[in-house]
Amino acid sequence: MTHDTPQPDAGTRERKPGRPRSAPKQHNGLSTREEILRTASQLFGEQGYAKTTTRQIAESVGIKQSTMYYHFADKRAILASLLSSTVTPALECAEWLREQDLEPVVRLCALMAFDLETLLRDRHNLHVVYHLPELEEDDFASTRSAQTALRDVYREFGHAALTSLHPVQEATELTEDLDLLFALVEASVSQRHWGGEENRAQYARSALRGSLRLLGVAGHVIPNVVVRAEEALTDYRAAVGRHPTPRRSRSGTG
Amino acid sequence: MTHDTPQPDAGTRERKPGRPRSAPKQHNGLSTREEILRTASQLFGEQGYAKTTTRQIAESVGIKQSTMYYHFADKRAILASLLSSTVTPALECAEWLREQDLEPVVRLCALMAFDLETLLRDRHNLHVVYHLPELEEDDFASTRSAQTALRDVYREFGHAALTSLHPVQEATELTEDLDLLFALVEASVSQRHWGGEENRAQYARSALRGSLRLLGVAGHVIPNVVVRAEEALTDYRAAVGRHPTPRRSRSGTG
DNA sequence: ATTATCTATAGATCTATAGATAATGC
DNA sequence: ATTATCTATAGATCTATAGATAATGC
Repeated sequence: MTHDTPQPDAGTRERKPGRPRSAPKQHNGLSTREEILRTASQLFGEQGYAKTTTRQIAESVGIKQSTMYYHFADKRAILASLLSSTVTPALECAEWLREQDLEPVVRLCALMAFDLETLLRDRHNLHVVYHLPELEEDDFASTRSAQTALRDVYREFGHAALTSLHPVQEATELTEDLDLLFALVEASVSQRHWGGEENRAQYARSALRGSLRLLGVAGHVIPNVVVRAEEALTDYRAAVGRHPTPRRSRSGTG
Repeated sequence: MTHDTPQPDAGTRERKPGRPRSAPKQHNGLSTREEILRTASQLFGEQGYAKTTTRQIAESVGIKQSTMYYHFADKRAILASLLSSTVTPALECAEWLREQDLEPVVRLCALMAFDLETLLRDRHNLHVVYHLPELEEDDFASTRSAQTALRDVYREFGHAALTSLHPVQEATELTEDLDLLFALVEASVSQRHWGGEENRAQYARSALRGSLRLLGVAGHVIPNVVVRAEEALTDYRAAVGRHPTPRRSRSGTG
């Protein structure tokens, strides 16, 4: 082995135990497990779950195919892990929001904003996976029920918002179309078909505005609601201690 | 009607040439090619494209795996055929609508109604395929461009509708969120996660109403617009000679 | 000793092709 | 002769396991 290429980054940090990779690791602060998840997320999104092979994931990470099985029981365990990492945060955020003293519309709007951000963030196109049929199977029952729970929260928050905004009869009418909100958020998933990153952020804003309009919020009030929702989210992130992290460290996945 | 005869249906029709299937064919009026398409549509929708094997499709149809290659060059040719059969009709409908003397909102609404109906009809969950990553590849370039073309028609019709409904400034504002309409239609795809058939039809109605609300159509006018759109569609179907056909077989141009 | 990786491979697919076969129709 | 199917199979995967190996840490 030739040592003339200097180790890129690992200087400060002690080497960890374990046989070294044959392809020297780009030390990017991620554990191998996290690297696998990140890469798999991207590949599943780009190619679909079934079409993505364990070898592809491994090679992108820079390990051998079999090494993945040291970190995950099998291929679906990777998918399961990824999925729970998108839905669970939204549910946690929802719980927090529920306890805050917020106007119902703002609460709902904040949840949607959070959800959209999660979906459109760097876990690239994992969203596609959302639609993935393999989710029907039993292994993913927990993921699935979490997803259902989230939709129920949308309904609950949405219903509260409508009740607070409109007289009973009109609120009831609008309730029928409440699932459209969830649909708009989920549809963010498809946006990658239409363009690049910036396009998505724009979609997120559109979806928020549109959702509020669907709730019957008057046009001139909408910006205000959005702003207050963003404030609530800022509070949430402060409370949880997790910052938005616009684009911290790049991954050198080639 | 109750049949006590073992041969279900094939009595009246002359047998066609070709070696008979080992599993006797349920004579349902579909050509083998159509049977393959229908079955593949269902399986792709349920399991995804990559996960569905040619053997599964064949066995569901009642032929041997290799026989499929008599009807289609390869597996992706099946997918390509299915996709073009969902987008193409919508584009044709759009062309027809464009030439009609219709109020812009009605025209747009009619297109959406048609599209929703196609997506939610018996080609079960093919919609999932819509999101499928394999579509990125070159073989599907034509399908992809058709999809883009359809979205552009949405934008065009949507823009016309907004211009006809609102003063310039407001119309411009609403234009930004125009892609939400397409998103709502595409999201119909995900509805299968939430429930059965009836649920979907309800979603279609919701999506229509919601879209009109997003366009800034006053609530009390919405039912009227929907009705006129439906009328336009009825005219279209009469013109093309294709009826809604709740669950009939279509003319097979194999 | 423990951790994380590697090499090698069994076993299980799955796609697509080659060539035989059984009908109808001329 | 033509059509549509069948049988058989090559070749190309892909997942997951077994067991060796190279680091660190005690």
